[in-house]
Amino acid sequence: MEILPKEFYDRDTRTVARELLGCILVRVLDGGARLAVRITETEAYIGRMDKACHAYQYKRTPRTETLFAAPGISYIYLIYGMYHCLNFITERAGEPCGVLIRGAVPVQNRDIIAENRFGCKASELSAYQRRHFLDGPGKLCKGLALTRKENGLDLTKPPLYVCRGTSPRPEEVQVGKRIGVDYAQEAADFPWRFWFAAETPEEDEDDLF
DNA sequence: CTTCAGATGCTCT
DNA sequence: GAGCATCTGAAGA
Repeated sequence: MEILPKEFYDRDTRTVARELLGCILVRVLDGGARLAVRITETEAYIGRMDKACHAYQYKRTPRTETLFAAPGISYIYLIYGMYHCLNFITERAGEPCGVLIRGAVPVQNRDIIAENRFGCKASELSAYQRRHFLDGPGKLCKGLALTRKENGLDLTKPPLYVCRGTSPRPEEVQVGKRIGVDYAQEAADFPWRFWFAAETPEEDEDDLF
């Protein structure tokens, strides 16, 4: 399946965020196992004008340095002392922009993802756990074993890459305010969150990624 | 279903 | 020292 090229990310961040819906995020573990999820929820962050962005007005600190990197790089940071958030860098190098990956559903190696996330096999999950498998940025990183060690990776090759997937139909896509940025004044109301409803499959899909 | 408190450590002032 | 792009379990309705 086609890996999204660098050029995919070198566009308006909101466009990238919307088009990432349905795409397949692949995480290759050190042991070689390939975990794959379908992206269902994203948010855009645009530093030059967005008070919710870590690099608002091009603010450069050790943490935000990755946001200034080339499009198609991972940006992963620690939040609330115990969770991680995964972003993809967008727009040309020097523009501190990215897309936060807020949610996904597992499509491959569900047992390993379930082990990372809940400490048990996928078949042992409750209906509630299955419904909330990876529906949050911290949950996604936990399930895919992503930490700051994976910050700054090239998203066009292993161990972390993204493939074109089946996009939701336009009428399935929901748009709204971003989550958890109430402090950001006018930017708190920017409709830069995109998502669609996707059922968690009962079984792994075919090994195409 | 809902609200709510607590966890926990890094980042920047 | 304050705040944070979050999550969980417990308790209530």
